[in-house]
Amino acid sequence: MRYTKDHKQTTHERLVQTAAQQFRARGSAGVSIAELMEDLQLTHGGFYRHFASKDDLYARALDFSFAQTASTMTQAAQEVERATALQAVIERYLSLEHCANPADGCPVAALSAEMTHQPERVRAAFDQGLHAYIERLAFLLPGTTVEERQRNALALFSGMAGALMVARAVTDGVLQTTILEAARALYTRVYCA
Amino acid sequence: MRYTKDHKQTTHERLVQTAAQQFRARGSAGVSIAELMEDLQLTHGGFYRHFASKDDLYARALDFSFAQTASTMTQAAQEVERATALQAVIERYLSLEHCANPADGCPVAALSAEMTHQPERVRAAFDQGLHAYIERLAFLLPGTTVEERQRNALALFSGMAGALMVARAVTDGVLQTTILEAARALYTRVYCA
DNA sequence: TGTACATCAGTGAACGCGCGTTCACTGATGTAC
DNA sequence: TGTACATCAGTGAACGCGCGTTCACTGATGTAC
Repeated sequence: MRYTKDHKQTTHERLVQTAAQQFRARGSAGVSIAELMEDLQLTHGGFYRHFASKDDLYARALDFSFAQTASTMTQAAQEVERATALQAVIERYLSLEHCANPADGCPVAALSAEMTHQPERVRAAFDQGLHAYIERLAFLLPGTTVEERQRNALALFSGMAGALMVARAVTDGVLQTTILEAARALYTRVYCA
Repeated sequence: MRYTKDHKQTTHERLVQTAAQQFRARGSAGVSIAELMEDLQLTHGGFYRHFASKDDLYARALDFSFAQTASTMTQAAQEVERATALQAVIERYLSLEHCANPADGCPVAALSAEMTHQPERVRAAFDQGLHAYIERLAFLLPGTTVEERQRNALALFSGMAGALMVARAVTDGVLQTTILEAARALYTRVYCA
């Protein structure tokens, strides 16, 4: 059957958003096309009217995830005064909420570990997404040049991603909180002095 | 055919060591029993004389990986004077060599991201391995109590794992070096003042 | 010391399963006249 | 305005493939007598 004018675009966007959640929650190997389509009340055959392959979808899902997380962090920064903006971002990033919801969280923490096993097309999307992510958030960091702020942003966000990832990995809730708090203390002390 | 007395133990150890390398290099989904056995010049059927399941092997491979990396880091600390021990460990951990060789490197950087998708048996091995790892390396960190040193070790090693993971994820060699250097500068400044 | 038997690490065919992808088909809507 | 046709998002059976796991079997060695 044929659908109204922008029906295809709507389906396309729903696919990217839902896939972006599933990839972050389960990793590439944990996402199946059939299951994804079923979640959108569709059958698996129609998938290829929207994407050339699973990798193609993964690449688009990475774009979405980076943009979504950058927006979330920018928003956290804007909700407070300028002087405490970075502190607010650190607290948001290393919050129990972010830890408990990888599906809507930072793709660096959730997916960068598996980039080494991905094909070129996916890795290119990650490279570009990370680059834009760091560029958008570097203004938060101290530094006298753009390059210095970006280097600081790389050190901070890779470090926070590591802490978030390890906190998610452990099964003991107490240890989880300890890791998040230790990292929060560290990065706040270093960058929000 | 039957083999000499300690033949089974030797095969068992070779399996754990080779699997530990392959899991760290490719992740759980990237390792196949048949391929692993072939690499040891064996056929896949014999695997189950040694392990109850692939997960069972994964758990043992995690044990091995944590112990191996803890030893590597301890050794790096012992090669220099006490005052510079932590600096040496940071430099070793964030070296281009460690970055280029995940197969022989830290399981936190390589595998903690996929722990959320693993069964209990595997996650328990990770929990225990991480705990022992942090206990063994906490002596390097500043702090007046054991707990404080362990919190510092958690913040440092999760942060370094994140930096190593992101450096491995990007395809641009220059950016890779930038990330490692920025993280090295950060953690050296904070903990080796 | 010599012989018969038990052991068990390793072999390789076979299993069921879920996966990504393909393809002939459907049928409501947009378009051309 | 009414009609015939083209379009194409979505359907669902089918494909080949690799996977983890099972199991009847092999045969060199250790052990019992």
